[in-house]
Amino acid sequence: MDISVKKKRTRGRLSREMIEDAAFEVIEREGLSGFSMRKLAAELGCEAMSIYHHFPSQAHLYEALVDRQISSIKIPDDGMRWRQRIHVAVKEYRRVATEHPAFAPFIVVYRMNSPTCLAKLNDVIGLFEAGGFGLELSARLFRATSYYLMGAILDETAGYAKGPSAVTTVSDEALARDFPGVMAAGAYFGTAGFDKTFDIGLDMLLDEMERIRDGANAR
Amino acid sequence: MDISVKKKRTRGRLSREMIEDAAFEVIEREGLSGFSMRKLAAELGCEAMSIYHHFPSQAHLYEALVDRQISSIKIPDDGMRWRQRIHVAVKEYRRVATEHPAFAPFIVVYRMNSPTCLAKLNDVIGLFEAGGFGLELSARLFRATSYYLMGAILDETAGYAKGPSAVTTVSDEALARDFPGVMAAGAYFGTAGFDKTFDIGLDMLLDEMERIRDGANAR
DNA sequence: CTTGACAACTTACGCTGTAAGGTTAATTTT
DNA sequence: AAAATTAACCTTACAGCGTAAGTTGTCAAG
Repeated sequence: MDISVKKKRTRGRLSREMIEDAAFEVIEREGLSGFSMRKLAAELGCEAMSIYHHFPSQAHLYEALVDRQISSIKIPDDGMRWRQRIHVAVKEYRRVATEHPAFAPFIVVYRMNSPTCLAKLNDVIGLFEAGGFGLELSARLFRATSYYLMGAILDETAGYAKGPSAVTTVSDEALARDFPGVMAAGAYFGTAGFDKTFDIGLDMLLDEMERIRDGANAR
Repeated sequence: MDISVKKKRTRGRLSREMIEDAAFEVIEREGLSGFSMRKLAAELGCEAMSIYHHFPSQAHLYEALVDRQISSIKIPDDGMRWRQRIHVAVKEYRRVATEHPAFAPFIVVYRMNSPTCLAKLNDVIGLFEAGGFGLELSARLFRATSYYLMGAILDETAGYAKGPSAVTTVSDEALARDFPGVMAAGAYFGTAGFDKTFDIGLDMLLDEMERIRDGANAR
């Protein structure tokens, strides 16, 4: 007649990997801001504080999630032409970062500093330097390309395609009447056009980088 | 001998404008995640719930802050060449968005839908269409340029220049030893280099857009 | 002087991350 | 086999969060 069901305590049920897997699931289901240690515990069938035995804090857990995603990025080796290598690396980063869409915005704003991430960063920076721009210019071109990449990931995972986050909303009729330019262009802002738009912008940057390099070499 | 100091109640002390001003101050002081209605109230010398008479929710307040920033953006009229107009508009957006650095990341991820913001958006989209790319391409070029702009704003206000957000940190010695590429390139990632890097990337995009347009016209 | 409305305040609720300490199961030592 | 130790998980509790609901004080109009 005991109402409360006694929890069977068993050791070794949890592991860092299990917790990380469950975290991605909860984040996708509840959204990044809807995620909490208690919801994660519920998903795992344990108590919130049990997680703290495996991760010292939520921040440590998040870092592990970032590390896991970033470390799965494959930077192309020198078996292809330079432009191709950059192209593949950028697309690969985008693919991995958007694998768990709800978590992507976190990756974008996260200032990584773990050895895992720094190693990857080091490889990518090396890739840009291999373009032969010299230290400073290749560093700046890397940043500029990152700007584009991060902005794209952010828009594709947390942008207008998900509907407005605003409290004040404008109806579709009002939109068509008062802001026809937005209405017309909006047709190309949906999920279906993400790849095409991204490739146009990326090719623009790649074209320019090649032009810069050729110009420097010709001199 | 009364320990508690009685609060003098006065009407009309608060206004939307006052609250918004104080909000920007608290956000800059405490950071976006450190901001709260209670801290805002403390700054204003009132109670948290008093704010709710002027803004129905925190989300409404945030929206007002976004509106205020976005509406202060000046889109250049047709008194200058097309490239120049885009250039000025992009730099102006960046200037306004980074005016309150701690709030900038919120603007970047915010999916605006208020008339104020839509009007501005409509103008900018019109600017891209004036480039003569046709509806679809100008829409995609606008998005690609936005990606770059948003990524830049995000990095400049919430990026590595503010130190790592990671829990795990790598010392400077370890960085120089294990990740020399990061170390070397990092010299150009500081605040001092923001403008130069941003201009390089922006000019690349503008150059390409002009090239695309000239190519289309020549055909 | 009374009345009514408005602006500010008080209290309370369910949520959050997590510090501190308790409990129990598995392992190791005797 | 029994005892001691250690590791894994749970319970409780706290401060802070946004905000719903209800209360109180103040000022302007009648």
